[in-house]
Amino acid sequence: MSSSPNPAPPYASLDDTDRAILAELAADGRLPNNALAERVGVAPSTCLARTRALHGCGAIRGFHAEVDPAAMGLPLQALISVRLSAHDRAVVAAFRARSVRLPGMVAVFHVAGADDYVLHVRAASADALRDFVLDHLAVDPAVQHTQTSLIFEQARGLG
Amino acid sequence: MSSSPNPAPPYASLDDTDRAILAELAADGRLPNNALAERVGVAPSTCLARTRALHGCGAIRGFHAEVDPAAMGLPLQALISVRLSAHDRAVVAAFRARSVRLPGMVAVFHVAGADDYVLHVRAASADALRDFVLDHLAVDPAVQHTQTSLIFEQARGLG
DNA sequence: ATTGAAATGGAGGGATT
DNA sequence: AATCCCTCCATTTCAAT
Repeated sequence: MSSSPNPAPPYASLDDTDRAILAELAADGRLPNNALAERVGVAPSTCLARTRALHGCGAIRGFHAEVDPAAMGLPLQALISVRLSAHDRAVVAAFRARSVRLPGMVAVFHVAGADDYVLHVRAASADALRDFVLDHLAVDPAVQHTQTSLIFEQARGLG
Repeated sequence: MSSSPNPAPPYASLDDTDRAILAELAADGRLPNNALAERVGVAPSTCLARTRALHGCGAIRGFHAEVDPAAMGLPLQALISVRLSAHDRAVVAAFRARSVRLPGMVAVFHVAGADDYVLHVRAASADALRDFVLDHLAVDPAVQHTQTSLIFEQARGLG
């Protein structure tokens, strides 16, 4: 009923082996195919084929190193809640597209509730963070209100 | 002024090559050492030594596959703001330690402001999300208040 | 400390059962 | 889907600068 009529049944064909592969690779993205195959209990060639298929269908989006932000000269992190002034599809989509390209952007969450977006950003200093908000968000006519919360500490979950 | 007197000057010795390696591996965690060496402009052996050093000093925390949550049977994501009833070090540390082990936990942010924590979680369904909040947060005496915001959409940043 | 080359080991691909 | 085998390439070590 919209312009994108679900192209494919989303992951209906994934079995336990596939999910095990996803879990292992999420935990250790550099796990070699041989070791991965052993862990999930299939032959290496099968495992390779599965992993490729998971790439292809979009279940695996990519591989990334987890880097200590301080090591890149961006020791500060913040969560910025953003309330938009309008909520039509075009405004929301445009804001998302702009946001992901902003310098220091880690993740963009479109959320339900009073606020529309939560932005996870990194910055070199308190000044840089302030400038980020002023230069990229406060000036944006689509943005009605922002609230910045400094991140004291971040930890990765295990589940 | 506390019990941990900065063990090491944090990343003072990182040069442009190191930061380039971090940036490349953050963008593509499976980039082979050869290709990585070429991109940052050093010999493979040098690159390998650098990368290992970056492991060793904690600048690289690990490698992870980015998996579509829907593929793991956890199509719902939420940000849960948590306000604690007390703010002494022991309570806060204990809450963090417990949180990271909760099922479906993606990330735990300890933030400044009215709320103390923001939890990024995944769930199989709205019911499962409700149960998560009721069973793991609402019953926790350290938790005073929670607010759950469903994530409509998430995007990775590029900066 | 970095480099280049040489040796080791593992990954990738195909054919067969 | 799994096992074997073969080829190829990346990683690693080492000597030299």
